[in-house]
Amino acid sequence: MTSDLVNRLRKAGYKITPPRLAVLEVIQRESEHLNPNEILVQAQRIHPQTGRATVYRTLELLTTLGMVRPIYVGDSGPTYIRAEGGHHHLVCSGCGRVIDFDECVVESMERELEERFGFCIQSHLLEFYGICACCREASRVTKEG
Amino acid sequence: MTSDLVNRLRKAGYKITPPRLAVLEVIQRESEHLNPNEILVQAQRIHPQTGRATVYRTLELLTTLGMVRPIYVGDSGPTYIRAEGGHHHLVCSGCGRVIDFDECVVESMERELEERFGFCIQSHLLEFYGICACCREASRVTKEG
DNA sequence: CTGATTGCAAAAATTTTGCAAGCCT
DNA sequence: AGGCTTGCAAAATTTTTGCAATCAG
Repeated sequence: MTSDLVNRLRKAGYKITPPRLAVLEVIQRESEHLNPNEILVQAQRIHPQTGRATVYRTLELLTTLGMVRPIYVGDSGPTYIRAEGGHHHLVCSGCGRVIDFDECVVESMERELEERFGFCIQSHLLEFYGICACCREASRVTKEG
Repeated sequence: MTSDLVNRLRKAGYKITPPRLAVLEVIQRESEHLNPNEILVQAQRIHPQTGRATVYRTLELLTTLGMVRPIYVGDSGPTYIRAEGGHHHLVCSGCGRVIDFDECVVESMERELEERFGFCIQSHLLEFYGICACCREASRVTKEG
């Protein structure tokens, strides 16, 4: 729920403003990875006056607080995802397609890393890169067809 | 070895030019994650005439070929790493420090994902985000005096 | 009230592009 | 020789900044 993130913002001593709420809601409800411009456009549907600079400032704030984080997924430019829990992607280098999957064995590593490095781990990102079936098929056709 | 990447470039039908060699060498020898500007500067030490545009063009080419890939590690802006094998980072949300670690249990997941999604997996990135001991200490001091 | 936050527009930084010249193969 | 590749500088895009006005608490 968004209210969870809102509370974290509030507890950290930041004011809850319409543009911040809008950005939070957009990031919360979109499973897709949105870039700053897309976030701006969607945030403006919620709070029309939202300015581009505010989106950047909010994203930076949320990133600092560890609530979202930027990643690349094939295409160009940064994209933001929620930082909670884990994100598991299968990214095709050929077409840029991104498949999400759930199973993840890395939780088992967290405890050990925390002890070894004195970290308090909050989330993780696991991405595999390769070529999807379609692209492999396409390149075969191209080269051998 | 760099020659490995050079061969892949050549096999893919691209010409082996001084700027491309320079960029490859920089990426190959630096364990750090370099941004385009840093890559330019270092490449120019090897081949002084190297232009900025060529660095961008080369990075795009290498990314398309799956030889490098851009990632974010806390600070702002993209950074490039070799796409081979795995990359394992422990990233502090507080200070941005990045610790590399070797152990990784995800290889065991690759086979299953390949079968399930028809992917041919070439590399992976596993990152844990959290707060390092120093930053936890610092915030405790700050808040509790 | 008061200071954090905003939106705007300008400034800065980053990335892309057009094109003639140059270099791999 | 032929065409991919380059470097340059300009153009486009993305991100940051300054500042007066506004708003949350």
